[in-house]
Amino acid sequence: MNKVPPTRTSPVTALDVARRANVSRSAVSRAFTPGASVSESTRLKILKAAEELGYRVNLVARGLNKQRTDLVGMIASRMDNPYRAQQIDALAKHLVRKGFRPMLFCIDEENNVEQLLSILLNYRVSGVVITSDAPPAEICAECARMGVPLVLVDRADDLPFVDRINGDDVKGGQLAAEALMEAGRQSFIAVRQDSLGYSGQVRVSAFAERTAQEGIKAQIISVGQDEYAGGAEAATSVAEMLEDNPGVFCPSDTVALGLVDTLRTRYGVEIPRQLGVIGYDDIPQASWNFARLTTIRQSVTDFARVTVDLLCDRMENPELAPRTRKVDVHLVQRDSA
Amino acid sequence: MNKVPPTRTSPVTALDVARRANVSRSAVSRAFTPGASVSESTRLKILKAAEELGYRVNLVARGLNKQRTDLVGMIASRMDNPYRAQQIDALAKHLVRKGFRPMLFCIDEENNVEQLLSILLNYRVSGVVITSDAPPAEICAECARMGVPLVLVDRADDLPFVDRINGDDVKGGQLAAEALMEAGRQSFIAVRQDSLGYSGQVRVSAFAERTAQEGIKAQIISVGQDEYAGGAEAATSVAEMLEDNPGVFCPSDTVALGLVDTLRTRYGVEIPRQLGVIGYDDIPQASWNFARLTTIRQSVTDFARVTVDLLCDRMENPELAPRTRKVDVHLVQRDSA
DNA sequence: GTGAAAGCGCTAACAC
DNA sequence: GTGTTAGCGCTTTCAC
Repeated sequence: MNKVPPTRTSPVTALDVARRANVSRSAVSRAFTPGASVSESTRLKILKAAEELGYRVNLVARGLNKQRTDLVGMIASRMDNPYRAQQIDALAKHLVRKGFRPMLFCIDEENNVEQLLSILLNYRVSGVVITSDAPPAEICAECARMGVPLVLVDRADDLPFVDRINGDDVKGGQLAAEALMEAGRQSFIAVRQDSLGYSGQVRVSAFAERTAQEGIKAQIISVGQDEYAGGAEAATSVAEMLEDNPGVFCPSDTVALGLVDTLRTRYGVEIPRQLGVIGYDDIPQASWNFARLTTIRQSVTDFARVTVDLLCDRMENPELAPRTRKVDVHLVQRDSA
Repeated sequence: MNKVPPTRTSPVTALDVARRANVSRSAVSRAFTPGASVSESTRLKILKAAEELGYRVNLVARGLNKQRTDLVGMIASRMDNPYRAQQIDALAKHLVRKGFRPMLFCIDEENNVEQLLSILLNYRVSGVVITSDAPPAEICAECARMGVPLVLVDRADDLPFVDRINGDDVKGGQLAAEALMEAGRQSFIAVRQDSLGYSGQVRVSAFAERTAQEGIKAQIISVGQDEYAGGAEAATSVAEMLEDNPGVFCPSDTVALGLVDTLRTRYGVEIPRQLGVIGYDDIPQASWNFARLTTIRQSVTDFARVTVDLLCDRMENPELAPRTRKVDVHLVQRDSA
């Protein structure tokens, strides 16, 4: 099966193609530039020569010349969160569809947002999307100075010079409260889980405010860092509040799943008979049989589309005032509430 | 909070820094090249000037010049599979750690491996890792010709010029069979799910061969494309084979989870009393309470490390014969078997 | 150790 | 429509 390795041919450039096709190298360049003015006949001649030589445009060289690479950085964290993984997947696909080339940097102990963003800037990327922690303000300013659009996903509204995209967390929290109230729950609990950051806070607050409107104060349970384990942790408290027929809101499906799963297996609680649970995101696992989780869905493809729009707008017009765009959410009714 | 946007400064180049520091631009270049010969004093002087001007090396220009960009392409599919997402995460992190810059392309309806690989080649990437379908042989040859190392993850051994990395699927299948036998199961079933591709096949075959060694023929159940749904589908058949005290092997945790979950909720089956189930990969969901899935674990960080090693080796020595490296696997004993 | 000059492969005025 | 020329910003011999 393994033939001899092909001899490494010396890299073939536009000049090689030009010579072979008996044209100038600019003609070659034009032949590979959509919408440039070349006669069809020479274009074909050039394409043929290129084909024979195995020529491919060097996008690095083109990038240097055009001062734009079409590279777009994505800075992510917590890819073990299924929703985040889906977001990245959808974003990467949509970027490619729009002619960009996604780079993926994941935060970890050794590399923080700032360092990664700095590398991206050195590559003269056409834009950056950040789904992890927000970067320091000063480097945002530097992006602005360099004309590199920055989009923050699900982050607070406190950074200058950048565009933001969020799910409609307020509506989401409200929908959750309303669904639980309509299901006839008498008391309300929200689980606060810190790794969710800004969005989680907003969702929980909106939930609590909505129940307060009906005169019922929601209890807040705070739990630790890991999402599923956090839900499991919350189960201990929730198990003791069952007599009030509670409705529980978790600002993330994984937290909700940890809660539901633990409540049933460890405490023999029946859902939705004894309590209702609502999650957030509608990850694939939410529909699994053991949970059949009612949840608030936000579409990752909407996110991707809007994010790329934001990027493109700002490339065309860097002077635009910073914008925040919201993605709609809706309730997905299953059996847990 | 929103100050006025900083005026877009014209891009500052090495020449600007050079003038400001009263040196030549080659000095500036050296100052930013680790291990170049510059006196400490001028280096400092240059760094200071660069700092003041807000200079950052243009990696695109450097890439053009050095004929290598340190960009490494990752071509992935099915990021909704948690294991794949973890693999990408681990790989991206390790690449950065080693000084590379990961690009992420996800296969979809509009973009197949070949097209995406072709784009990558145009960026003169330093290497490509493919965790999705294998690309056509001819483009592999082209990578070889261009001196771009290619690593295939979990793919069959049928492509020339490329390196491969696999989990030890044979050992994994055997371990599963042995664990089930030790648990006293009397009959054996393996679920075949096609989206798993090559690795899935090998695992199932190894499982069947191992039970055959003990004189018991394993039954194979073939199911549809979606992993969890495939497991649920298998549940229907498995539910009718319970009297034989079966041990079931699923070559992916998500399939196993679909099976376990459906068996319990739809058929009231008790696990492990009535049957044993073993999955593969040890994704986070495998340890969730509803399943407590016994599974075969393969470390994503091992994968990442070996993959990058493979890449680096071949960059240093492109003439190397194609290699296949195996990552070890082991049994994670939980409650489902 | 430092500077001058050449060149990486491409695009974009500008002439013709 | 096509060729000529001049860079894009960097690294790298090669002298000194």
